[in-house]
Amino acid sequence: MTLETKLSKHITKFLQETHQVDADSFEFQLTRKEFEGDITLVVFPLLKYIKTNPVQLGEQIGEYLSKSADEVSKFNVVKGFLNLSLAESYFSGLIQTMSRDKDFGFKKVSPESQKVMVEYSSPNTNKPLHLGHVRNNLLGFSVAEIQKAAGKQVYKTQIINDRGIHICKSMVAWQKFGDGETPKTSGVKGDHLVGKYYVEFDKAYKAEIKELTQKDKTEEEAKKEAPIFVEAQNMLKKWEAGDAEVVELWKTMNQWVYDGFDITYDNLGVDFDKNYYESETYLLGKDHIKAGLESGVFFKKEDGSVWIDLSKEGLDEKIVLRSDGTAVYMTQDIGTAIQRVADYDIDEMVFTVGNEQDYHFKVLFLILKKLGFEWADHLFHLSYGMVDLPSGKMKSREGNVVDADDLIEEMISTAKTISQELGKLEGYDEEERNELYTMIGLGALKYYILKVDPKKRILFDPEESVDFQGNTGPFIQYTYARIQSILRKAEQDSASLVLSNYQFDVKEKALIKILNQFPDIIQQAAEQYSPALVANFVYDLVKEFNSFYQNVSILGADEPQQIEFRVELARLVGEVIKKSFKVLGISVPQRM
RNA sequence: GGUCGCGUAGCUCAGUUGGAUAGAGCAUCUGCCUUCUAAGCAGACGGUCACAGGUUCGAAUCCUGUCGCGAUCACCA
Repeated sequence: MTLETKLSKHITKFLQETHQVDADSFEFQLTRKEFEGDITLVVFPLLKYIKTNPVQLGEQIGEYLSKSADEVSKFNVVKGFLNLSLAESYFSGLIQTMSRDKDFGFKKVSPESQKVMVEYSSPNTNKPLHLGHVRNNLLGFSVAEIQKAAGKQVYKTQIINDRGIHICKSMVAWQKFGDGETPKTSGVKGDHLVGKYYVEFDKAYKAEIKELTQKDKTEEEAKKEAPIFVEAQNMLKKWEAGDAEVVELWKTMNQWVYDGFDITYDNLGVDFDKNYYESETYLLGKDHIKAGLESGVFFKKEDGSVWIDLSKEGLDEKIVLRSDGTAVYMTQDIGTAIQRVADYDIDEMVFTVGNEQDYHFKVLFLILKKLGFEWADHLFHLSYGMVDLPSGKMKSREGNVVDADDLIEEMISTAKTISQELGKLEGYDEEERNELYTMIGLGALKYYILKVDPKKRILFDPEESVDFQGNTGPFIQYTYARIQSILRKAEQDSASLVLSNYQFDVKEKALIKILNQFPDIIQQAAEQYSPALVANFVYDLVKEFNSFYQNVSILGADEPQQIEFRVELARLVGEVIKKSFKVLGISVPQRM
């Protein structure tokens, strides 16, 4: 039973006995730093039952609790706030419970656990990943890890957009201008090489448009009639017809891209349990449209196109099948969702996709619901804000992007520079050092992105590099390293902490209270799909620990019991940092 | 224009069922390395919580309107 429910029971009893009032839910909050106490009961809401002075009522409840509740040692009332101080025994109880529980904060996953699929990344195969994908990847991966920590079975997936006009553009440009260039012959990473031809295509296309409009064509005509564009369209038709030569080239160039993506994913530390490919799923969904047409969910227009009318839901009409019977984006998304539930028997699905697709997912979920799928109530669009540059939106075609690989490399090299300036790594060999630079550089990047509420947009200024001080990944990693240093020196057996009549320091209590919140934070972060909650929590913990560390001696404490307790407290803080960072996808170092 | 989201310190962000004097980091300025790692600690400076109403014991938080920024409203994905 939690402290709050225990206290609530006492208060309920008190109110019944003295005021003949039935109430069982009360408002508690952590006592603010400027007041004495640990937990605070807000008295105001009780005034609707009992017409009295809030201070008086607070005093009465305080008196009662300090007599009848073992956990309460003393109290004070400020305005309508009853501040309760908790007994030393309560704190030693907490720390011992946390100490013993190896999985503190995390729930066990069992075969009976709910199954959730998390989709993220889902790139196109015509260009390398950029900063926008990085946010998507970090968010999706972290949300998946958080769901695991909250006790769910998780499947990570992505749907790779490997077909369509965009990849044909790269293919056409490569045929025309590539001169047989491959990742091997050029030494260029596969995804970057294919991206290069996507840009080449755009250049040639624009030149052709310009030429045509200078003759007698309108802008619109020129866009449709430009020879290179027509070529790309023809290639798409050939691909759909299964033309052997086109399919061969398509496979080859896609493979270059996958090889490149694998490296980026590996550097980012993200992974997938299952990949879906649009070339295999783009025809899915049509059967369900047919079924929905028969059951009256959809209707057919005169030209043969199929629609759904969502005007009752405050939306408009949406097409689900073209007049020529081919699928649109929505069609295949309907089909893919149904397919996934069939493949994995999942209870819940999370789609990590930018907020520009809010409307699409609203419609998708509504359609699935109308088609009668119960699980449609457990679909969540993890909608996140765009990453903008000071110059505006990133556009791959125009090369106005922060490339993922470049960014990662820069972060690592900055970490290297700072580490070398500080020069604390004597005894580390080259390989250990490089590993550490990578850990710190990526820690800075990941924390920087994940600490922000997913739905907010991020303005990223490449000129102002990501910080390594203050509320940052490296600051938290540094604190972890400090703790490990203490543990190495203490060489203490963590299993057997005994505390008899220990008088806790204010800072010690503060730390125990924060640590105690960890399980709740994980649950909340899971419910809200928000890594930012974990990031902000671990920052608060680390700030509090550093203050403790700098103001109180751990290994130099007066009494053996004090040393033993403080070392254990530090160890626990370290564990919670490590676990928090684990769900954020960030590693922690032994030294730095 | 309709719909959705956002607007908190110079900058980047917290502020979770409405609760005490709105909190951090960066930047600027002061102190602190003979003691467990100074990527740190202690402190100063900095706010009409976009604006205007409303709801109530109490509003950054809920409601309405206005302004600003963004996204979206295709037989594109």
